[in-house]
Amino acid sequence: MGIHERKEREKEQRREEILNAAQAVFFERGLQNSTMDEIAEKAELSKGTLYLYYGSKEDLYLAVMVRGFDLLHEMCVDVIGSSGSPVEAMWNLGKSYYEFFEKHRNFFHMFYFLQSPTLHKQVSPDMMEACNAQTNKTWKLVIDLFQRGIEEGTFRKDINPIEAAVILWSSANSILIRIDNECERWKEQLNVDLVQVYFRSNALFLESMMTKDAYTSYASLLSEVQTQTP
Amino acid sequence: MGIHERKEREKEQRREEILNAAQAVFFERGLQNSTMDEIAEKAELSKGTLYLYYGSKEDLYLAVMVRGFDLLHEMCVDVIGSSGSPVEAMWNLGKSYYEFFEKHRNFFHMFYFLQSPTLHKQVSPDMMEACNAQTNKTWKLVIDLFQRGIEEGTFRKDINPIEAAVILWSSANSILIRIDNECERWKEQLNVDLVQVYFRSNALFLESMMTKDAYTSYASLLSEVQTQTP
Amino acid sequence: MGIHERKEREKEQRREEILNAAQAVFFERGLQNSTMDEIAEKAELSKGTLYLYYGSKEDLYLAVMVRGFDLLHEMCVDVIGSSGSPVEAMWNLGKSYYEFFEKHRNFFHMFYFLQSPTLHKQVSPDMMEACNAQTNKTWKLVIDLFQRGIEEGTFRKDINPIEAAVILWSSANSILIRIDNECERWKEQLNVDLVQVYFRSNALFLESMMTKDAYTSYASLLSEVQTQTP
Amino acid sequence: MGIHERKEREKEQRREEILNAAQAVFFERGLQNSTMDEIAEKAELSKGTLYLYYGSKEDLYLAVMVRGFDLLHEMCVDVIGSSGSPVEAMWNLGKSYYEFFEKHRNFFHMFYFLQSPTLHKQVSPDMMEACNAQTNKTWKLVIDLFQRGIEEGTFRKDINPIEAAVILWSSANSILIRIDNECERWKEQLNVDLVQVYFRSNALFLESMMTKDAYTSYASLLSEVQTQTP
DNA sequence: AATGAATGAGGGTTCATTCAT
DNA sequence: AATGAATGAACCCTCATTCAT
Repeated sequence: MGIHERKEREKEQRREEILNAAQAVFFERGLQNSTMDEIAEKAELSKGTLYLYYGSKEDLYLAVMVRGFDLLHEMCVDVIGSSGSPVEAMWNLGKSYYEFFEKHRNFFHMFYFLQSPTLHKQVSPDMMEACNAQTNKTWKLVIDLFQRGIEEGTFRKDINPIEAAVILWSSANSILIRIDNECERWKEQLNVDLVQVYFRSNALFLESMMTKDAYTSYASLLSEVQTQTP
Repeated sequence: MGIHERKEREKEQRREEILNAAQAVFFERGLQNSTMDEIAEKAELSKGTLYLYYGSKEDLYLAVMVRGFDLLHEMCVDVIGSSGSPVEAMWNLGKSYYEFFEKHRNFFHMFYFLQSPTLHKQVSPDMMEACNAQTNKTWKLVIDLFQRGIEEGTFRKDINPIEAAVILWSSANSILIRIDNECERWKEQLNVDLVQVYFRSNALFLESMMTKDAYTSYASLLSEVQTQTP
Repeated sequence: MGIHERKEREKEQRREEILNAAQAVFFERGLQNSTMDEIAEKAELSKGTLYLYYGSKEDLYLAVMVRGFDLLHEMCVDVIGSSGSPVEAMWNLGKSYYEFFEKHRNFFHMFYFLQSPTLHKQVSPDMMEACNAQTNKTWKLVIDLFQRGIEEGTFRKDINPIEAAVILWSSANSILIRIDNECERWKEQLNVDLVQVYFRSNALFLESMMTKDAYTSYASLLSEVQTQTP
Repeated sequence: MGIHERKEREKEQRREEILNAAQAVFFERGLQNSTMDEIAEKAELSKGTLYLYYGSKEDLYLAVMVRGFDLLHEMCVDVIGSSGSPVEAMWNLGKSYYEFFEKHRNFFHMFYFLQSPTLHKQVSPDMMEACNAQTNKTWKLVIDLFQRGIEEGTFRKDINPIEAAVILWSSANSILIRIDNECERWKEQLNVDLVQVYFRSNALFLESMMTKDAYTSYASLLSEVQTQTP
């Protein structure tokens, strides 16, 4: 009986349509200024139907965010898959994350949400769980990469791969946020190009993680960052 | 005429009273859940009066935040003043920032506000300017410290002090945010102590910015971080 | 053809299942706070099916109420059947009605519904008719009892049995409602036990209905109420 | 300084205006079907202003109801004041209550509200208190009347004035409710005039509470009820 | 007969802000 | 300068009912 399957498929499709509409609205207005009315209108559905598929506005927001994390995860998988070594992969991850930031700035903005302690409460535990599961997957990717590098001898044996991942990712993220908000200001007032700082920071960090041997052979790679200097 | 001066003084005092009330309310409820009604009540003033002194709720929020930045700045001045060398000062800054984070968590939470792009629009340019001025002062402190270190030969000559400040501060900040939100989760799921990561991250970046000579002589200082390992 | 009969039987059974679910939900939440969703879930049926059997939520509510009236009717039949004389039966009816009130408080609450003029409109005429038919049956029981008493000479010849029934039942009902809502308040503020008032009221009324002869012989019965005085 | 007083007066006036509007809407639609929008519109005020004066729709409803109780109370005071003796006054109270029922049917309908257990929760304790205070005052009037009658020897010494008040008032009320809802039905199906029943019921209860002496002298008064028979 | 997805019209309440006094 | 009454625009979510399948 394909009837049940078709129903399922249609339902899933409906979920996607709602998500598309929500994404468009959230991108344009942000969480607070978006209304369920507008999302419903964009989805060409009634407001009530929205609540048939998602428990609250916040849940819907998180569902869109998960899409962003999916995208990010895919990107990470691709980058790691097409990179030769852990160090190279790590460096490329930094580059790709910047591309993600530029290309999917809206998703990047949504990620802020997870930092706002006030809003955590309004989200259903299930959705929160789904979101965490997704980010965990990506964290694991990076952590495993560090682990592999350590085993292969390109990263120092005395580093903890989880800690390294946290430090790398956090510092990268933090600088991107600054770029997002204050890029102009730093350029004008202090003549500093934050984008360059982003890459320098990544390079600096990677260098300090690497063993001496690895450092020698990958010097050329990391010197990329220098060539970006005007 | 002392009359005008007295008026001025009273006015300033009134501004402070309002700020005290606003701070108490914002600390307890966050920006969204705070109401001008509650602030007015706590200030024992009418709601209308609030608007004579501050243009909007967001402005008021920013004004409180500036207090936090003041506090942070003072702390930085103290730390730098009482530290022997740039490297030592830098390390102590990291420690003090953590203390600030623990002691003034409410102010730290407010700082999130500056990262939310949506809300930037709701703030008056004047207040934003005042806020930036305050943070600039603190940035300058750190930048100058790097500059001094470079001149003294403890920091590498090839680093840009501004960039170094951005990298160090951003990564520190980012990890503290993670501690704030996800400390338990990382502990339970991956057995990682994010507080330790915070200090390791600071140490790591400092090390990689130091000259070899400095590294040797300050090794003992940075090894503090190791002693925290259980 | 047993087929048609079986279908009929199944249909009736389904109606009962729905009624069971509705009763449980209405008892727990009252009319307003009950939702067809919850009833459908409890009945393990779809919401649409509910509407195949009952025209509206209010109709369903009335159908449950009819069950309560059934119960009440049965009780009346039993009491009258097991009582010796009209006066005794009348007195016992009062006692049993109080028991019903205590034991089936939820049904008693539902009966309020019939008093709310606003809600009358939302009920289908058919269901209203069914409900009235049920209450009429019980009314007839009481009226006939009065009639019998008059014929037997225990109740005064100059009373109208219908009027007597209305007065007795209404006053009893009204005091029970007061017990339901304000029992504590009367106890605390005026030290009056409304339950006692209920029985006194019944006794008072019956006395005034009886002929002198009957009054003499039944004095002992009605004096029950006095023994409840502390 | 009359300025403050004038403000107070205007505020009180505003409360009245809101009450007028609310009364009109509640009378027309009942509690559930009335909307704050409509009340605001009728009051020519913004919806927000309504909430400046009354905490909720239910509070507003209760405030209107208190007006009804006021009216009823006044009526009772008048009737008692202009009646010769407690028995006469009691009888006249019954007559006046019927007039109230006819003239202020809408208020009478509102009184149902107090019987609905579900809705009690939605009302602010203050307003509930005000409402109870008002009804208590009226109860006291009736209770005192019985007390006086007992002292004067027209009511039996063995009756409790409070109980008597409850019995009389409750039964009267209950029959009026029946008149409100089912007057036609009883007329058509059983040829019973419920209005007559109402007066007979009052007469009956009064008689049974009177002393023999009083009964003799007031026979003519109570025989009024007979003259109403067609 | 049964489903259950879709509807869509609300509806009470909140609050930042204004402005006459 | 200070008040505080008034505003009014928003907004999320509910739920009885319908109807195509």
